[in-house]
Amino acid sequence: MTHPQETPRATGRRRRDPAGTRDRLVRAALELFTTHGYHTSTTPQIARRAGVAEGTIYRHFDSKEHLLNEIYRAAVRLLTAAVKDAPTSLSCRARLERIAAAWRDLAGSDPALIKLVFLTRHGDLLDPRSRESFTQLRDEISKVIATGKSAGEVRSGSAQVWTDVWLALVVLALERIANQDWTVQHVGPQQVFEAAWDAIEFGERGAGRPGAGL
Amino acid sequence: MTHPQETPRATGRRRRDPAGTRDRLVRAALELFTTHGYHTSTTPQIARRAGVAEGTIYRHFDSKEHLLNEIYRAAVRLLTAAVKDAPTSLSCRARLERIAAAWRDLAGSDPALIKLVFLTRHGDLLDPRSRESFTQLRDEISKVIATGKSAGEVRSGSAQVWTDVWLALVVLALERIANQDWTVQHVGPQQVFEAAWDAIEFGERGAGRPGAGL
Amino acid sequence: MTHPQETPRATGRRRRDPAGTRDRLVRAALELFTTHGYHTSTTPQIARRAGVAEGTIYRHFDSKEHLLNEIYRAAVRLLTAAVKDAPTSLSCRARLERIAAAWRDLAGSDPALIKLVFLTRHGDLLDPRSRESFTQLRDEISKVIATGKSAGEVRSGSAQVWTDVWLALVVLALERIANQDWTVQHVGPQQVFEAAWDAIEFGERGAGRPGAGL
Amino acid sequence: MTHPQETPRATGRRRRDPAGTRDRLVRAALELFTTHGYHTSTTPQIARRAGVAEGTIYRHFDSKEHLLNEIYRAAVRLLTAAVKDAPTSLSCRARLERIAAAWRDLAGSDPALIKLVFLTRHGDLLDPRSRESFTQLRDEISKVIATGKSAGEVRSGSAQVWTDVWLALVVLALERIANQDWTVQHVGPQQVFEAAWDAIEFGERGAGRPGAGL
DNA sequence: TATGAATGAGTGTTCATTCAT
DNA sequence: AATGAATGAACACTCATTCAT
Repeated sequence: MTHPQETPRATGRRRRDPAGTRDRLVRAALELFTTHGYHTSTTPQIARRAGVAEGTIYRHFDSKEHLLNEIYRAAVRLLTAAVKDAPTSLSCRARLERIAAAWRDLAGSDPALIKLVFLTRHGDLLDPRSRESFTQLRDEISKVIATGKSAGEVRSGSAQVWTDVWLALVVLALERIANQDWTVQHVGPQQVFEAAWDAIEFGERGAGRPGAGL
Repeated sequence: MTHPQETPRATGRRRRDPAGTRDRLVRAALELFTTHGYHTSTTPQIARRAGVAEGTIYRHFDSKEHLLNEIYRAAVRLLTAAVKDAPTSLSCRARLERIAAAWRDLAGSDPALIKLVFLTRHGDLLDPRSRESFTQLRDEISKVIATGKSAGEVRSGSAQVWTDVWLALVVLALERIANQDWTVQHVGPQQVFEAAWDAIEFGERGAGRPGAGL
Repeated sequence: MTHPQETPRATGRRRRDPAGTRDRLVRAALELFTTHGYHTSTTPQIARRAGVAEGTIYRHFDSKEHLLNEIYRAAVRLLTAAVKDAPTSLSCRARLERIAAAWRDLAGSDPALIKLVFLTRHGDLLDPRSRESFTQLRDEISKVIATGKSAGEVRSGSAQVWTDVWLALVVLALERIANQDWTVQHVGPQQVFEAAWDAIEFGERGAGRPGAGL
Repeated sequence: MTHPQETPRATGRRRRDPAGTRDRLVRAALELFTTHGYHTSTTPQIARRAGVAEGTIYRHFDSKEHLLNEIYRAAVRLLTAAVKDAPTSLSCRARLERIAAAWRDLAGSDPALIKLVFLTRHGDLLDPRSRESFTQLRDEISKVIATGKSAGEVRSGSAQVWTDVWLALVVLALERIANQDWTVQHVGPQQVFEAAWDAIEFGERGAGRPGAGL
């Protein structure tokens, strides 16, 4: 969850907490924010769950909002890594499948992370850097889909839109896994991932078909 | 937005405010909750926007949470009405198109309403009645989709799942309209609605196709 | 202490506190700030002394700092009024005596007020308006002294400087009265006020006298 | 600024900081206290400015308050030394001139020191020893003035009072120098020092003159 | 001697809610 | 029905101080 180059305590000096106070805070906040929401999670709660004093939060983060942004970016970073890991040699569809599968596994192993990025509305809480990091994540998917469009695999229309369409359905499945309604091995994710592809796939049923008007 | 049987002033007698104090509060809360969120909208703000004193809120609602639940249910009621208005004589697909179109128009004319129901996470704020009202809304769609499944129009698999899949994409379009990214006449909603149908439609590409594994 | 045109509750509507909650807060703050200092006087203390709840402070003042500035300006206003009340027909010396006497009486009847303006260092706590109000007070004295200088009553040199010199000694006496070391009728104030005049009076001993060098 | 008998490291052995950690802390605190005030200067700030860790403060001082008292007494000691340096053989007036001149130079070379003793209100922060040390300083001046009174140079009335009167004006000039409004060579200090003497000098205009009543 | 992470009591401030008018 | 001053518990955050290293 945390990247080494971001933790200031890489000095090896620690007083009595080999597990890392900062990491404990990050975990506590992540879990509370994603289960009870940002505003209902209080700093006393976060501290208690992390097993530290309230003031300790502010030794590691400037503010509660800063804490949110830090964990948000760390989460986005992890999700983005999964996108970049999908080999560019594969077809668009295969790459999306890889990405979905990686995220699915993440939703199983670290549900809070998925919730934080995809299922929580953060309003004005995210700073520009955090917004930018999410935009980059979306852009990575967009690039995959854009190549799919050039290859005739994906429908005509804005690649951005098909990105959001694909994401909306993948996230639907991830949410169910994160909520433990579905397991990773369940058919559900599989079916929904396929539906996600079908929603953006080029075919005789694609956009512009006659008779599709409302 | 408000149903007569819910307002305590059903007496028909109005003292000095023909617009209805309660309605003004409902409007104010609806707009604030959907733009700034529940927790960041304060009762002073709501009262000021409604043009009444702070205490007046509690003459019409037991609490801020109760106010949220009231407007939430009123919103769900409106959306549900649109579902029921789609004639059962039509095909599944046609009925879904009607529903989507009705909601699309609503998103154009009353964006806050759409946001409240579909785009705001309410956490533990909604009471059982409110949750139930949303469940009913979803069930209405489910029924439509279940008939589509019997008719071979919709893929095999849980009708509930295809309901959520269809909803996820329709909501995606509604959000863009509510945010004024798209107008009601835009191609966007059209394309996405079609994708929503393709995502649940039965076809040779449907679930269970070989080679779809991850 | 408070001017009618500044209190927003001139409506005559009051719930249960005919004495005026705002005035009680002003009094409490004035006394605490001048006895224990601004930083050591806490909002719980102020509220308790005023006999109200802590939150009530913020119904009347934007912040603790705002509260300080309000009472500061009110105090300066009172002191300035005393300056303006001294008839311009009198000699410089007589006017200064009138002013000193008025302030002396004020120090006896409302010591906190004198302390707030003359004896407390407010650092960066005062806003521009408050600083300006004090500057005006000093300028009023300066004008009196400037006329004295034109009339040959006061030494040559900056009228501003003689203002501060005169003020420094008058304040010395006021402080002793405010601290109840001296009463209003005591010789002390009298002697010091005379010394204050002698310090700025033009005479054969005035500035530039030979042998005065260090 | 620091006296050897007060520093705990009187061993003569210095580990790695020839400048003296304690002295650095004293300097940092002196400057911060006199520019931003005691309460607004935090221990992190003091430590940072001294270039040491926060905990190091407590290796040299029991508490922040103790630190204040230490530097306060050191400052008073320096000012007192200047008083004692004025030869008793001189006239009262000449001795006061010497003292004022010595302080004036100090205000130019070490303004913070002057501010700490004469311009900062310390409320209940000073311990009995510190108060005593200031009392001694004042008593030294009082003694000078008392001899002046016996010699008929100074007005009748309490020597204590004339001490405070003289001090008030001298401090007025010192403040301007410390704030760099005036330089040491400026006429201002000169004029004000003379006024200070005139305020306490015996003369035909002295206390008890007829017509001086308010 | 020096460090700096950790502490926790305390701060100023907010806000949903009450109630005398 | 409507008001708005008053409430007080809760909030995010600060900071002088401690102590294992």
